[in-house]
Amino acid sequence: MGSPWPVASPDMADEAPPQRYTAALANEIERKWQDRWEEQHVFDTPNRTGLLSEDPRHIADRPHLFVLDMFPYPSGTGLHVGHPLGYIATDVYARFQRMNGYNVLHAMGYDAFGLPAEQYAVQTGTHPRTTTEQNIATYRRQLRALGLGHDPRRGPATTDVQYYRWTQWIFLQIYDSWYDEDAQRARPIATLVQELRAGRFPTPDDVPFDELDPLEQRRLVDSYRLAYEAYAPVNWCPALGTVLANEEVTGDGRSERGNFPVYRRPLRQWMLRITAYADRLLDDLESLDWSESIKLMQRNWIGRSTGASVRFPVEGHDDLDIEVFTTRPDTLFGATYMVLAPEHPLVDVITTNQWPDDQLANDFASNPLDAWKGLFGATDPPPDAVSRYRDFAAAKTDLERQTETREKTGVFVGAFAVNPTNGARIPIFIADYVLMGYGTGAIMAVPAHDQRDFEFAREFELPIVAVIRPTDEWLAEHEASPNDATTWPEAYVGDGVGQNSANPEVSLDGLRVEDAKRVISEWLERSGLGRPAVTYKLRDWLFSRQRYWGEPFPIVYDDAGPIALPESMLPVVLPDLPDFEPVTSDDPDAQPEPPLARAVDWVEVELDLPGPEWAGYGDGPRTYLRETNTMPQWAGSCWYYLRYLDPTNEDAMVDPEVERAWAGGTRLDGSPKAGLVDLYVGGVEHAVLHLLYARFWHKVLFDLGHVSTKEPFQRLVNQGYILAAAYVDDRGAYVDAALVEEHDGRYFFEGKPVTREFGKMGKSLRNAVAPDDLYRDYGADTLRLYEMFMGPLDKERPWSTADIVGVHRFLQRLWRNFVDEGTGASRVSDEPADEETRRLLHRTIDAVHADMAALSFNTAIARLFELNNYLTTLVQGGGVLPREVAVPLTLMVAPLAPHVAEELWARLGHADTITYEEFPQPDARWLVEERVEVPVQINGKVRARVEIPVGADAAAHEAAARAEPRIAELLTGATVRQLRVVPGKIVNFVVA
RNA sequence: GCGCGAGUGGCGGAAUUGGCAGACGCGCAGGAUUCAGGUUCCUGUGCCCGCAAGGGUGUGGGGGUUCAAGUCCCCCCUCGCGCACCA
Repeated sequence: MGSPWPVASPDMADEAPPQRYTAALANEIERKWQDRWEEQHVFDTPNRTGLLSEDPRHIADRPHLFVLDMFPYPSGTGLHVGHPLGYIATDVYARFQRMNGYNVLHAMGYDAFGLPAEQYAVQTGTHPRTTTEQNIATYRRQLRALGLGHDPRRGPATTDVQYYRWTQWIFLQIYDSWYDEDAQRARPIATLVQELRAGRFPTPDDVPFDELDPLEQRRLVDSYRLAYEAYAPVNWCPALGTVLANEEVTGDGRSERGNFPVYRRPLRQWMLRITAYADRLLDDLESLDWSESIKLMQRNWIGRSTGASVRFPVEGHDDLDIEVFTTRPDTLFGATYMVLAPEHPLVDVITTNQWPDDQLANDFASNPLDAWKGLFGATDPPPDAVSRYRDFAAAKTDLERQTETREKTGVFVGAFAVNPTNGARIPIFIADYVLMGYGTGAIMAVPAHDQRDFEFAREFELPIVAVIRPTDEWLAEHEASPNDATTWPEAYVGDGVGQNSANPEVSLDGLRVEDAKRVISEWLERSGLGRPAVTYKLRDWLFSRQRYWGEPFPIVYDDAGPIALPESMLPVVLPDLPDFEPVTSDDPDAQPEPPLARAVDWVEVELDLPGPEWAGYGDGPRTYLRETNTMPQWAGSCWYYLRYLDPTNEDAMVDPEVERAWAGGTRLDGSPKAGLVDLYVGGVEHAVLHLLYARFWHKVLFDLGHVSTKEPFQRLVNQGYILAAAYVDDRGAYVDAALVEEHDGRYFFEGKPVTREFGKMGKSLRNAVAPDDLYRDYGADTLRLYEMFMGPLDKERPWSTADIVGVHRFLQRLWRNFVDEGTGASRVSDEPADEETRRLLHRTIDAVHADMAALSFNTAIARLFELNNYLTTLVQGGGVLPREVAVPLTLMVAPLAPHVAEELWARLGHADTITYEEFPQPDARWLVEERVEVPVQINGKVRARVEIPVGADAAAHEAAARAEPRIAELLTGATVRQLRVVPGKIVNFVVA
């Protein structure tokens, strides 16, 4: 290619002055300091007591601060620049607080069990242990190159046998506990046996516990455990070959991981009784410094509703009631029919063989039976109609139920219940808008005051009785009569006063909703018809997976059921299985087949189990079968932060004394902490998964006395995602974003136009940017600074490689202010700084300190830019940098760009690391200004500015403003109707 | 549908309790250095009118409160997230 000009060298470093801060110099500095930090154990954090209490720096007595990242899942593709955003932020904060005198715990482990690691292993045909180890090594290398100040001794992988041994131990703690509703906490299972012996809880047929046979005793005790086996409908994902927790299934009924269809199938699975903790998980959110939106997501997921449970007698079944849950007991008089979920067990009992033609004519003015029979009962008697409707409802997938217009369907079952308030006969229906999984799976329908019931009632010609008088505005707007709900266009769900709601014993007429709820609830309880009740959306946590790459359960089986292994038999090591692949299928009716079942020699095991005397085993060596399911990915991540505290302890998950030391301290407002971790940073995607599960485990451990804190994470910050441009070609396929070129605002890939969109950085969008490329082109300090400068930590932000030069230039100028680019000589001098410089310096210190404490790193960096730009003009042209500025500037840069700060610190003559130096404090003398510039407005528009001594009074402000020529001119001939002076802030003349 | 959050220059973003909108960075324009490109440094840069002085206008749209509104109130629009027949 013949160029008219000499071709420039691609590597400008060749031509740069020898001591310029280029990528090459940055890399050299960074490698040097990373090695030194490691050799000198700079980030080894001492515990006050126990195993890691060696403390050469004498920092163990300082106040403790625990700064935590959501640890990474080491994927096969390595890091992209979106991953370390949070890690950099916590590192800056941790370094900042070390300089403020805290003993800071900051470490990084790896969440390495679970589906993605196994999927990756399947794809590459390599054993997951091998790929996991490789991936962790890659992550460690990439994170080390970022200069993160982690304690290298405290970063376990969840796949380490010495780690998952304690995951299994915690499972045993959960298994060996029951929830004492009276004490509102979990207690060891041995105390349950005492309570059973004392007769506190019912036993089968009221036989005293000690007279039950051992097997019955065992089953009774097992039914109370916090970890239990249940045969229940679960989320079965044949394409993944495993069942999934509710939290792992998306709203449209697919797997969060892989987006495969999920089916509800009854299967025998391990469950954890998280529902026992629903109230505490909800209430204790108050004590946490989390964003309202995350708290809200957890509240919604737990879904507590308070109301009443009411029993409705069924006609013709003297011994049978249908129990419903309602949040609106005040509308009970308006219940004109009932609905059961199609799967409700009572449906088979109450469905009649014939349609009740003759009876109906007496009770209902026009015979509505044809409408009630609907589509499904039109030609069939009730049992067939019910059966057909059930098939229809079961065939709907979650997706169909969601996308379909919510037309109400259902069928009358031929039977009647009685409204207990007024004795009215009310027909019983089944309909799929009532869900078996919520409440009691049955509702009382009040069509006048519930929109769903209203729609159903219209569809099936059911009576609509108004028992709340709507507001006059509502009635006027809908041109409706207060008393005749048949004229209403929709249900009235707002507040109002009761009407048509009285019987000889109780009247709600004239009462407002809140009062009516109270009065009717009292009546229900007095009459033995109901009681206050609370229900939750939260379900127990499905805890087993039919996959290989997870923690084995410390459970074996005999003929009668599961038996927990004693602690002394831990760890149960995951056997090395050459054929680890899951059995996957497209068939919804396929059965789960755990891969571990193939490890025949491992599954069948002879043990001499000690067992408690009441449990019916413990009679010498016997053959047992091991549990072949594994734990879900979330198990290891539920407690890793606890292991960081005491990672080498072989006698305990964590030494309680060590946990107490790190738990001490206060919240930002000075009140005591509820949570162990002071600052937790991670993505919002774990709002109802990891963050709920970990809180649950922590509370169990708290109840059992293993930790002193009732919550794991005191303060939570969700970092925003880094977005990046992705490009789609005309076939809709993503093209490599790195190869796209822009011309005149349009984008081209290999000469063909492509369209731009923004999305999360990742392999599938082909827009990932690798940190290694940026280390090479700019250095790690530049990357750190750029990611912190892009915007507020909790906001998503678009990646722009082009913008990086800005922060790189900052570091270059910083370096040049300290070091002569040509000779390498120092430009720092002992000359004192002038007043202006001092004022700027101390203002900067003041602002940077506050910004860093508030995690506002972007504005802290902007302040440092300003100071540095000012110094650049001071130093250039042969000037010098006063040491009294150079020292605090270096200290302020240290948390953000630690490598270059260490280098400058050393060049300032210090032998030791900058890590534990004190962060600069502003000198109040230099913060107070003598004069301040105040804007002068006329009718709210700024017309001039005047300089005024600080502390001047309003009169002085007015005088100064009037003396300003331009203001004087504008005020000439005008009438000042009003004058506002906010001293030091503003002067505003209001003129006619 | 319900709930939550957000809309500020060409771009990323600043702006205690209402008190100078646009800090800082990118980009762009001009200049210095250079044979030249790049680099580095300086100056300017919301928009409109104007040679300038200056004036007008401006924080998604509309209205309101106030001496003063990005900030408070009401209505609406757009985008993002969460939930979705939860009785």
